[in-house]
Amino acid sequence: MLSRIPLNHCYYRKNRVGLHLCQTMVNVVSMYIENQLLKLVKEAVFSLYGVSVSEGIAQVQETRKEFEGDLTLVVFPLLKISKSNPEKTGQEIGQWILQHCPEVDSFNVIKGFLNFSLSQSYWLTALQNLDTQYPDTGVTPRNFMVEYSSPNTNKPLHLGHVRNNLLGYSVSRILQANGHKVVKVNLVNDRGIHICKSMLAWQKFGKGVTPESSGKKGDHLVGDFYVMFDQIYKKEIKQLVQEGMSEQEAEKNAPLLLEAQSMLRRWEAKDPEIMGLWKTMNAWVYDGFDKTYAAMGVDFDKVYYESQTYLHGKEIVQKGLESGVFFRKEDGSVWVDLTDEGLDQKLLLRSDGTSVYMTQDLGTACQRFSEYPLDELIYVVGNEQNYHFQVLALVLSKLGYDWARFIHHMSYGMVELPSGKMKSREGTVVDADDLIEGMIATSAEMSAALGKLDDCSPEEKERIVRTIGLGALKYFILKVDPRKNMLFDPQESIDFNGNTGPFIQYTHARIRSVIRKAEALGFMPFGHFSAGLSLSAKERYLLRLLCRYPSVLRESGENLSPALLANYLYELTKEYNQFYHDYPILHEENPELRNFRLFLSERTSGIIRAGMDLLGIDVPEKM
RNA sequence: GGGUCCAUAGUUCAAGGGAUAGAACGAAAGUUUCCUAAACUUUAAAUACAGGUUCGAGUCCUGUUGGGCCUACCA
Repeated sequence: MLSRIPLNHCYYRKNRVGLHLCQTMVNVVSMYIENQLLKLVKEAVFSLYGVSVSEGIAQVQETRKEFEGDLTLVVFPLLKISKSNPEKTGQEIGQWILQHCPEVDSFNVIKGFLNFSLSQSYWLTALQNLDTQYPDTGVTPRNFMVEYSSPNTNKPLHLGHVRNNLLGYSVSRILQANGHKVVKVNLVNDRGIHICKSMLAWQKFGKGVTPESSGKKGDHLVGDFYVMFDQIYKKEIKQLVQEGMSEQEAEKNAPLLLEAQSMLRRWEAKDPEIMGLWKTMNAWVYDGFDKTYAAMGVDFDKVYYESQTYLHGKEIVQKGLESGVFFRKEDGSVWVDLTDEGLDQKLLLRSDGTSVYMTQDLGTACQRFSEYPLDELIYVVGNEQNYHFQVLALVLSKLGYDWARFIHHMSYGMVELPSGKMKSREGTVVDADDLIEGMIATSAEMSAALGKLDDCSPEEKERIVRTIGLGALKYFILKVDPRKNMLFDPQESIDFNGNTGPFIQYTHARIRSVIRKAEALGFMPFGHFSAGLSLSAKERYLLRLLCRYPSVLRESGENLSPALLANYLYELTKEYNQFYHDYPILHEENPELRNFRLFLSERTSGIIRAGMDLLGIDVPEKM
């Protein structure tokens, strides 16, 4: 089975993502001020014009930064009801709401936009009550399983896997922060002809080399033999073609391939020698993977191995045959006919009775739903396998499993290189370990050049440098909409300035530094400030932005998009930096104002830390 | 060929049918007696093309052009 990592390009199913997840927000309407306001708008319209507003006509959104106000009602759609012009309608509704909603302080109408300003005490209270660890997102808790990573055991992880792992891990964390239960699982593709290829090459040409004897990481060592197999295989084909064989014939009859196929049969027959080799080499790979996973900071609650689950699928196929959902062709192969659903016929079992990719996925899905009470099973798998998952869900529902509708393919785009596709065999892959090492090295260079960590111990320095390097890499990948393809140029190293992980980390470190100083000065915990304190526009906006965290988290979960969270954190950070630059905190002489600014700063650092944590990114205390 | 997705500054990314399309990098110019200059400020620069729907379109529909992916008794 191929690893579930895209090597190739793009695909994007708009109506898939978030489809199942949306219904949860309906019953929390009253929790959010936006929804409260929307409800009042409906009442206002009914009271003023005697018409009830149908669903989706009225919309309340955040007021754009350049206008005065916090929430905005778009008046245009209501003009048919008010039978009046936008300005007048806005005034009338605004007036009504002002009188009926205590949180609304004032309003203004610009063109067709009715902007409400909420009271400062509303925002202050909201921020005070905001729980950064477990914010109230108002979603109904459910049970999720998230499958991600899903590597082959014949070669090391590459950049495509990095995106997969970071997305899978982060999405799991975001769902957890929304209050859901999440089981993180990995499906290891540890059997099949591709595994035999590296085994065979090692057996024939390896001369007993081990990770210990070579000093190589196990997954890389095994990967080298996979590449070696391919090189020799190609030579053999060339040779055969020169001897007059057609290319297609040669591909099928190259001695090395025949040997690999023979090895696969011996594996399926549980030949002790082959099983021993298989176990040994897989153990090397797992050892290597564990190191890479640890470096990336991802983990799993449960690991499935295809070698243990592929047989379940055969039973499912058998059942489907008996119930007449599947059919057998003369040659003995088993198929399902999906032409009524607009798809093709799909093979489920080969004529020799061995299973294919789909077979094991059927079995694994059944196993999972019988093991866990799942409300949703999310497969984090590249968009190149979209058709596969469409078929999977369809076949399962044809088999009568009503949980088939809980299967959700989180289809993400590939990582492209400037040269185009990554191809393992052509050596154009970006290796995960190299990439991580490289990022940490760059981070170390930059720290040294800036001289920021000169007074740290070597251990501390190393830890911080590592945190920053990984932060740059992870943020670089996660800030992009998962559904879209993204480009990675190995020539131009990932930035450490601008919209980057280190930028956010730096802001956190700076705030922590201020807080430490405030503690030393006896300002912490910050004391009283009055709700009527006169705030600048910048401070007010920052306050509002901080309060948005729970709803960003909710959207991020509903859309399965860490990018929404990442971009919010960047915006927050940018705003804070402007505030930090323009206003004194510790040097502010008015103690109430100083307290407020410490409060803002402390909350900002808390949200940055919590949000980055959900992206799997650490934030340092200093850098 | 069929199915499907994509196209936004020089480049990499944003923008739940809503206001003047935001950032970052790169380019040009500035800010340090002051809480970390990995920061902040300023300037130039974009919705592939043609229609349509709408009070309103980068966003929805149709077509054109250019690209990706799928379309295996591979996984």
